[in-house]
Amino acid sequence: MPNTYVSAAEAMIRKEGGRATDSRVRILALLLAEDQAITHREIETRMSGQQLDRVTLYRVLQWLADRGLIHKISSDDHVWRFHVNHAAYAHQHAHFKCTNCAKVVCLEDLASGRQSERLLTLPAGYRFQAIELTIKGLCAKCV
Amino acid sequence: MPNTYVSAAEAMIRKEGGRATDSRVRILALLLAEDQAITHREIETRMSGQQLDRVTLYRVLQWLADRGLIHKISSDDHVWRFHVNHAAYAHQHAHFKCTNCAKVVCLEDLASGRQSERLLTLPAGYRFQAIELTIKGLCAKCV
DNA sequence: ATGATATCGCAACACAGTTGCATTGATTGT
DNA sequence: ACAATCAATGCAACTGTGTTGCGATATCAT
Ligand SMILES: [Mn+2]
Ligand SMILES: [Mn+2]
Ligand SMILES: [Zn+2]
Ligand SMILES: [Zn+2]
Repeated sequence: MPNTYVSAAEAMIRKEGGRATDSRVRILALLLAEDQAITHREIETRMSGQQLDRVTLYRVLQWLADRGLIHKISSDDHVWRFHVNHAAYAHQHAHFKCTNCAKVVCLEDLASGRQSERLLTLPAGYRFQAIELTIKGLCAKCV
Repeated sequence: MPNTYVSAAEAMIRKEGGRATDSRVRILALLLAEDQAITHREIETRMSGQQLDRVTLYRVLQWLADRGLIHKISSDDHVWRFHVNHAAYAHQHAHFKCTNCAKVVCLEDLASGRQSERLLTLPAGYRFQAIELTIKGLCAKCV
């Protein structure tokens, strides 16, 4: 874990007014270094060796998500995946999931989402709030 | 449960070459009578009183889904919902989920999906297979 | 350094979904 | 109508993700 990720993580956490604990810093640094969205289990594995309870990991992830430093991604395998909120993902965006290796990546800005909102007609009396769009397919390694 | 749903269910099951057991017929009849997508738990509750093991319910639902008589819908609460495959839902279609009461309904044909496929650009080397689109908002009762 | 309290670690729990296996029952052939 | 077949069921045990309560620990302001 390069030092720049660690100090960036610590800065982000302090900016939110939270305590910069070892767990928080290390978890966020790991996520900053990751280009794809990963599961609680995957983070736990990458952290093995270091002292870190699984409940703490759940709580840290929720804390980071509540403050908008990361976002949670739902999936059809019913496991949450987590990814840092880069500037490009500040707004609603679509996700891609590989049907072979389960890799999940964020797709930049959801221009199509806005269009879908107009094209899809909701039943009468329904109110639109948000759109969730996942593309399924094969990633470059699995094609 | 009106008799027409029961006989329709039995006919659908026999057409697939499966045994028309009480469980299958009653579960499919219940789904035919339902306009929204419901969970395993909700089906179990509506069936209480009648003899039906929860594992059997899981297996019947999977059997019906494998044969295309119903479809499974994934959701951010990580619980599957099930809905009969009416003609209008034969193709890919979007879903609506109420953020207040968790009601899930199918939205007819995904014209916008085809458009989204074109508008969203996948990373180089990725192959498109399918699109999953969920609109979140408030249903008519929760507005 | 010290105290207040946010955070952590542990144990127990909740709940959706799965698997193995013995028993039951729907269908088929006589 | 009856028996044979084997698909489907019921039950018990299990898996995996995620949650809750609470006493112990560590961070940070003073
Ligand atoms: Mn994302
Ligand atoms: Mn549907
Ligand atoms: Zn892949
Ligand atoms: Zn509602």
